[in-house]
Amino acid sequence: MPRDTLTREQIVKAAIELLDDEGLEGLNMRALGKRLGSAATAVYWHVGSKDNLITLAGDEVWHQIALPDLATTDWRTAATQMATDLHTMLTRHSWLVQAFGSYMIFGPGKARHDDHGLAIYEAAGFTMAQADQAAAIVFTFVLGNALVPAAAASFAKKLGRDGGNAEALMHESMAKAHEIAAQFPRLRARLDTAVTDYATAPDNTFQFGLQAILDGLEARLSARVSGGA
Amino acid sequence: MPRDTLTREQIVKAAIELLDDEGLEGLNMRALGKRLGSAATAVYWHVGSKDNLITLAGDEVWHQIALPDLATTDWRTAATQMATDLHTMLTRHSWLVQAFGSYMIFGPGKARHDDHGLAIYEAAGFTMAQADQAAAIVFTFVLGNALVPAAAASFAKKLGRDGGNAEALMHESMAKAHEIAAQFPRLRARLDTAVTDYATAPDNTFQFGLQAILDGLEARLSARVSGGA
DNA sequence: TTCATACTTGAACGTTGTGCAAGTGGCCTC
DNA sequence: GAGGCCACTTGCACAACGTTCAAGTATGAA
Repeated sequence: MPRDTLTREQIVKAAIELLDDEGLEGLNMRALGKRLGSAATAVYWHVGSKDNLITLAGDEVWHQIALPDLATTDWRTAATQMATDLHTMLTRHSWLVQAFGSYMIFGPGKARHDDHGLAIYEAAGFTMAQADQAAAIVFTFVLGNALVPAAAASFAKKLGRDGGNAEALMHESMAKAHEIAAQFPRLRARLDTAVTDYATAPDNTFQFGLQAILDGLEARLSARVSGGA
Repeated sequence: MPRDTLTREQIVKAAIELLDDEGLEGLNMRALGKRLGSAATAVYWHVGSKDNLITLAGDEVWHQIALPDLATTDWRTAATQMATDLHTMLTRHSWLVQAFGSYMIFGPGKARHDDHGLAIYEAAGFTMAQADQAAAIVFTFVLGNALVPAAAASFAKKLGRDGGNAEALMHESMAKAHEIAAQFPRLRARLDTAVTDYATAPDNTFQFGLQAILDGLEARLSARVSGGA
């Protein structure tokens, strides 16, 4: 067998593919080894541990997010674009939000992203401390928004792995949730409309919330900048 | 041995304690059995599976959140209070945010909480669809805000479990993160101030962001209510 | 040709969630 | 009070997982 069949980039790429296909709990070293055509243990020489591999995979995703050019884009548009890009990225790789809670995901990719986020709010005229807060608020909002669909996707995958019939199990879970919600007046009232609303425009709430947040930040921060206290 | 030594409530209570002490990855059925003074497998008769146990534990936490009285509290205060309560709860039980990404956590406790959330925004005069969006936006913001410290806590616990010397490992990780951040101008600039800022008032950003969001929601939603389109 | 180095491999260990058959004790019925 | 049913408990076992380790194997350098 020739040398250098396995590289770190190759492994990370395969890991991301596997994570996208099977979810966070579907990634295990033996499956990854099979996908790479090598022994499971060969991976360890290149990445050290599963934890580290996930950190690397997560950071690679952050690396792929485009950064808006602040010379040609006003800050509000840039902020919207960056938040939206991150949101779609986290939605596409739904394992990343989950991993964010259990692994320490911070590397060059995320640092690059964070840095540009700060740049946007500084370009808007905010002080460093204000930019810091603004970036943190928008980031956590995106994170939280991605967490709910990620949970749903993860749950659906789990059902698919356990028994054969994922559809039936999912239907059963939905029915149980429906039954619980029906005992509360406001939840019961929206049981019918919620599904169709979401189907019509899933990203509506995210965009609406994001703009509302930027509105609020703009008003509050500029008030502090110009006025006192 | 007497009958009924073990009850579902007892198990859930012990599980929450164990989760608070050891984190999400520290919860395993054998440790739980030991804490309860029974065999690990005895738990299965009462809760079915680990997944279900975590769902029950999570919902129990939601049950413990107080709901503001809308007859004596204006909506804005009520919204702030509920969001803040949820935030402190998620911070206290940091495993819950992580579990939220991997398990389907929805039961009577969360339903009760969700329902009251909708009530707040309907009391503010929003339509049902608007209240829906507002509640979702605030909820996801709280969720995202809790996720970052949860990740940090989980990471610290993991270091403590692996090797003996958690302090040294943590210091090493911080140094590595520091080194990466130093390569980006804005991150480098705030490396020194960030820690002291956070130490001074950790909840500042959360409260500030929450109020900014409520500002934005209020402005945007009331504009839609009174004006057109 | 020889050797060291970089990389790979399969066997193995400890931990985990969980199924299963065999218990065990309290309560009901006669 | 005797017997039996049933709720509940237990220990054993298995498969899947992350990871370690000693033993390989191919490749470039000498």
